[in-house]
Amino acid sequence: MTQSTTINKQETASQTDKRELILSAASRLFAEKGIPGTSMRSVAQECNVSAGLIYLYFKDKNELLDAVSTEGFRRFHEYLSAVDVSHDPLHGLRALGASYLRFAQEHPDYYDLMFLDRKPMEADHNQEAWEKGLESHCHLHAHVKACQAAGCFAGMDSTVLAHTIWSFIHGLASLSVSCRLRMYPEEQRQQIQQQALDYFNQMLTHSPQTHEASGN
Amino acid sequence: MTQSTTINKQETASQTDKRELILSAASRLFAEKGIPGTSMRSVAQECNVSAGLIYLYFKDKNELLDAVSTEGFRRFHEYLSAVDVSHDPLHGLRALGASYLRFAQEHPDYYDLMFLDRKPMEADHNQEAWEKGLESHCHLHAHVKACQAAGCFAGMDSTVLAHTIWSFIHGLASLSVSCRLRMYPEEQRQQIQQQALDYFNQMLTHSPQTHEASGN
DNA sequence: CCATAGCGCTGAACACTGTTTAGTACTATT
DNA sequence: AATAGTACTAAACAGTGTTCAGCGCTATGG
Repeated sequence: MTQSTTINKQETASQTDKRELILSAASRLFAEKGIPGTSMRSVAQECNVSAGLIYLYFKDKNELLDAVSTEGFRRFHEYLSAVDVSHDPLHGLRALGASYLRFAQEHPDYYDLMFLDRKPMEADHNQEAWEKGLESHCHLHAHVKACQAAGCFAGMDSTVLAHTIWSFIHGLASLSVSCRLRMYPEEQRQQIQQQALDYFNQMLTHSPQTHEASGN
Repeated sequence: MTQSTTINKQETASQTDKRELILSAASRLFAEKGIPGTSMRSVAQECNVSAGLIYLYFKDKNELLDAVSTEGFRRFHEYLSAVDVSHDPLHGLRALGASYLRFAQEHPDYYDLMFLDRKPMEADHNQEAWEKGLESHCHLHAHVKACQAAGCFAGMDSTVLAHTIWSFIHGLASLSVSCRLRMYPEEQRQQIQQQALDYFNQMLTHSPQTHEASGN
């Protein structure tokens, strides 16, 4: 009460971005404790705020998760757009795949939220996160078309081709993220994945349609 | 109190398989309401039993989920072993992939539990479910070796090859199960998946190593 | 200068969740 | 008939997501 006016100058400064304060705390906690291990109360406590406040900035937990997911897609996009793709289209495609896989392994919780978790996508909300995901998907699709423009994969449907590639890389990534590689000795897992990726790239590269226009 | 002894004759008949009664109710509810939408109390209510009773047959919810998952693997194994694989190895391999995908789409909740959900696999429990999964994996691995014995994929590491195939099929299946195909119009999704599967099979079949022993 | 309205925020509550445990009703054994 | 053991339940505990009456405070306006 005595010095309320002086303190408020600082508080009002962080008032506008309190949403981001909650969001960053949530991101941190989700990465640390996982999705089910992070409660609304723990997020609130992390930024010295009451639990009810979160609901002034996010409709419910799903919307908070969606916002975290959107942040994940932002970082994901950084990984993909950092790949130099201009030089050699086929090499660029391989590099995109490697970068995709690297993101999944370095941010398994984001990946879970973005591509694995079944909850957030159920309803029609999550528009923002989904658009970010669509953006990433277009990134791949566009590059597949670029490969075709350079003479590769002639006669192929670019949508089908992009989906084939995405499915494989996502399969590789998600089996790793969801810990489904227990049948391989731990020290071999990374190598097996790398070899599988190499083999897929090889199949893709040496496919009959890749370098010559034969059509189907 | 009046007719307790007469009724008990019926009750004792279902006493021994009360575990299975709970398990089947849980399977039914998980398939209907999904994993997070099914509570222990709702499972208990489904078979007219108190919630505490479940904990006499299952250590906790994870163990109940593991048991449901094991049931899923049992059904999964049925799908795979129904495939006629003896005639043509390569055709058998394609048929296995198609059957795998069919299971995932007909039992998305089982598939989620078995291959997507991140929780059940974390600890060292879930031995039974994992062994069932291993069994299925061996099924694929063994058939890849059978293909090699028939002259296909010469010089390839069978483990890497099996993982490549599994990753692709799992990617295809999981993107579908986890509803990540929103960017495609609903009426095209099935077709795009089928075409991607066809293209992958084609790549696999027409790969340089498939029919001749060239090594690497 | 006091009253009013609005904003940001909290504390407590509600209805749920998984889980534990004291205790009940009943059966079988001695 | 007393005892031990089994099958089970009701109630409680701690935690969850979520809601809401009401708090202190600021700013506006009479």
